[in-house]
Amino acid sequence: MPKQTFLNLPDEKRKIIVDAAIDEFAEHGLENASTNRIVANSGISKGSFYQYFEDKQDVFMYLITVLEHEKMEYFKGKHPPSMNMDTFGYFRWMIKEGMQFNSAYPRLVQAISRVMFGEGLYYQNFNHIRERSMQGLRAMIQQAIQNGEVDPSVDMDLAVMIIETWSNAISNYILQEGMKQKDIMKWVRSAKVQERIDKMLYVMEYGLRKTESDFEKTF
Amino acid sequence: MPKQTFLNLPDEKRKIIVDAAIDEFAEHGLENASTNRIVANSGISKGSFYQYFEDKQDVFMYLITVLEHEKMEYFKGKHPPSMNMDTFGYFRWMIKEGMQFNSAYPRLVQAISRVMFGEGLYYQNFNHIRERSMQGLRAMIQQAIQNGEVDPSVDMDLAVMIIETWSNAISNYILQEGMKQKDIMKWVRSAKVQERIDKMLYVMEYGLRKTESDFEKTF
Amino acid sequence: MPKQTFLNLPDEKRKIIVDAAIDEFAEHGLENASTNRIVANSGISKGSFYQYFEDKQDVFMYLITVLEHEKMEYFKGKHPPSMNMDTFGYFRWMIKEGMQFNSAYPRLVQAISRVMFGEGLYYQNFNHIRERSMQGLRAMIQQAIQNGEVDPSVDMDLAVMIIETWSNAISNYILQEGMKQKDIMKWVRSAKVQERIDKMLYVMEYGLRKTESDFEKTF
Amino acid sequence: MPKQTFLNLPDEKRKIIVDAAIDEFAEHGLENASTNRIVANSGISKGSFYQYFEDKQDVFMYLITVLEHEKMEYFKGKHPPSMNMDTFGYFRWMIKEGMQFNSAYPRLVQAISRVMFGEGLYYQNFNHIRERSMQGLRAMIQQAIQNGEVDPSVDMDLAVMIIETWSNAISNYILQEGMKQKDIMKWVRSAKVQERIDKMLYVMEYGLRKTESDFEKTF
DNA sequence: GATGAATGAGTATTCATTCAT
DNA sequence: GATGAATGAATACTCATTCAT
Repeated sequence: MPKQTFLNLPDEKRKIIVDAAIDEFAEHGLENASTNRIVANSGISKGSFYQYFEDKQDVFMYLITVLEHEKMEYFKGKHPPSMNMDTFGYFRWMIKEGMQFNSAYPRLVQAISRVMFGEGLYYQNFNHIRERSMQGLRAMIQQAIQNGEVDPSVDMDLAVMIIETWSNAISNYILQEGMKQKDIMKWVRSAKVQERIDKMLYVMEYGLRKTESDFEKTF
Repeated sequence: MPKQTFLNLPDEKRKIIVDAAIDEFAEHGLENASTNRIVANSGISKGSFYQYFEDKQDVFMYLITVLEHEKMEYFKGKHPPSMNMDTFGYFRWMIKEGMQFNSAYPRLVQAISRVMFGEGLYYQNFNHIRERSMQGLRAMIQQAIQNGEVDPSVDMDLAVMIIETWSNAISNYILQEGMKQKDIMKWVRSAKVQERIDKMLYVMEYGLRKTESDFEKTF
Repeated sequence: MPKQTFLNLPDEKRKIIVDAAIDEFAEHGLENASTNRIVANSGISKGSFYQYFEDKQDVFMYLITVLEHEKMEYFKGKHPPSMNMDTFGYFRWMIKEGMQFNSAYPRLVQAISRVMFGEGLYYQNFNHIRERSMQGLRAMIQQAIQNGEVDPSVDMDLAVMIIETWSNAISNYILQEGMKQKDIMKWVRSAKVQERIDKMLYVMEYGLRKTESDFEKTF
Repeated sequence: MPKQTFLNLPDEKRKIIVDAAIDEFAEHGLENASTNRIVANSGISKGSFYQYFEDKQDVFMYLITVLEHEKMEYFKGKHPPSMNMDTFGYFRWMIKEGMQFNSAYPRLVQAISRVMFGEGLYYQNFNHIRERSMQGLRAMIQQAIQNGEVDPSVDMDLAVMIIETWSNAISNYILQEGMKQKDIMKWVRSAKVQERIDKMLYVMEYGLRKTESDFEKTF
């Protein structure tokens, strides 16, 4: 985690550094990111960089906390449109809001997913982060089971893996297409894109949802 | 593509070099792979490396052809168990055989998927390879539509993207878990794993398959 | 142009580096100069070199500015001996002073002319420098025409080319012979050498100068 | 000098190698020429190269003999147009023929002059070659003195240097401009170019020629 | 707390030459 | 006589990190 010196910095200066770092990781990943370029692009000195952060990875770790923080802020003000929504409905709502969040911070999201999926799988350091989000999913599925929406005999690990994979796939897909657009936020909100997200989610939902006869075969 | 010099090498020496390269790409990806380490680990000289290959990417390209070659060899002797199998059944068979292939060449597969998914998204050079496999999928879906297994109004691009993503997800998942096992080939063949693969595939299949009433909503 | 880092260096250290660079370019030209040798001979580290300069060519460009600066300093205190001197007389004076300057900085001059004539013809990068000096010559010839010293119908491009070539030839000749001497500055100042320079200049002067009858044939 | 093995080669093969070498030296000079590229472009093996030549410089030396040989062949069939021509007239004729020769072998001439002037001045190895051509000039001037065309008190070394420098300058100038033309041979033969060469030569001639009053000052 | 110069090991790639076949 | 694989030092340039000021 960044040192106190960094956290004491005026907001504006901190933002410049963070933006430079986001750009660097988005373009080059973690292993290939250059601290030289980060300091050059943010206008701070080499010495300051190492007074703010332990090392390159430390910066990246900080970006993760930034993402988590922004996401929390974003969702704080949001509430599912209807009270009596089943778990899948809730998940669908969440994913779609997530896509809108992503379109608000596309570079940051891009930077982090590039590293997490490209290099993270082979590094140990990010396991705890993945673990945290998986626990959230697990709780959601438990809830769905209690609601009778998902068969209690479901293979929990598998379901988590499926949902995680699928969410990421959708997120990646939307982000990649979205980066080609002029106004990504507007594009994501468009009916066409929302419909596409729906379709992708339905595929997973149909597969996971409790169905009378076929279910035994699946889970 | 590697130069003739390399192809003329005795099998054993070539294997040592290929193995060193596989290890390097598996551990570091393409951008971060070090030719220095490759030559050090394979015991050849710097000069020889560049007498064998055009450059770093050339080695990687060669690994891809190796993978493709091995896969072709592997599938040459294999035939679907039953003649009257629907498209999904065929796809299921193929994926499962694919998993067994992967378990026979886990490092090679790991090296290549690491690069293709980690960096490939951001590099142009691999587009044609992805394109080739996507055309295969497209043809398979066309077949399924002709067989009446999939609704003709399906959104083809979307379906291809779903199948591609899902196959890769399964492959990744199995590989990752499998690398933790003592005997990965045996593990993949075990009933427990095969059942898991089935379940994952069913999720997608249910989502994509033509169902009476729900289908309109999906595609 | 060199980075600030270099300009901030203590004079002595800067001189060591500059001298090493001069030697390198004088011995090997630009294309074949080795940054490795420059850093080795100046006792700085690889990293420092690139903290001082953009690249190899940057060092050379700096040497050019050094030469220009020194030349300006040298000529600042000098004035033509007589007020009523014709253009050729002025040019003769300038060349002779130039030779004395060259004998004060023989290695630097050698380094730069070696590159400019040896490689410059084939590289584009030095065109603007040559252009600058050629414009000076052009102005001087214009002056000579206005003074009635040179026929107005003269082929200007040709005249410029002749003077440029000739000046360089003299400069080269003197430098080459001079490098064999113990005390080059003293040697250049000697009556014998000054007389030789005069003779060389007269050849050109006679050729260019307006003469009654023969002129039509020439220009 | 090339080894006997090279000289035994069939003409055609030898020509291919020579052409590849000419290109290489013309583009890169001697120090930067790459034997690797020469063998690659001529289709011979690395081993053969070193069975034909001692080393890189040996190839270049051979090119010089090729140039000398071709020049001799070219001039063998040529004779000055008039018997009673003075030395300057003879020299003028020779230079103009030389320009035509150059335009017949522009790459070869370019390759050699690039090296001789760019690097040769600083290398020892080419001294004997320069020396040979200077002796020719010296003899020509002696002749001119005997003919009473040049004052006997002339400074011989100086005159040689002037003529050598000037010839090279003209040659360089013509070659450089000529390389930009479509048909260089035709261009050189054109009246416009011939006139320009004349003018350049006259400048030197006027300077050197014995003139009544001014001469004492010059030589 | 901020600076930025210093560093040497690192990068990918090319070199001229040798020598066993 | 021809071959071409092998080599290690060479090339220009970048790296993350330290540390004295």
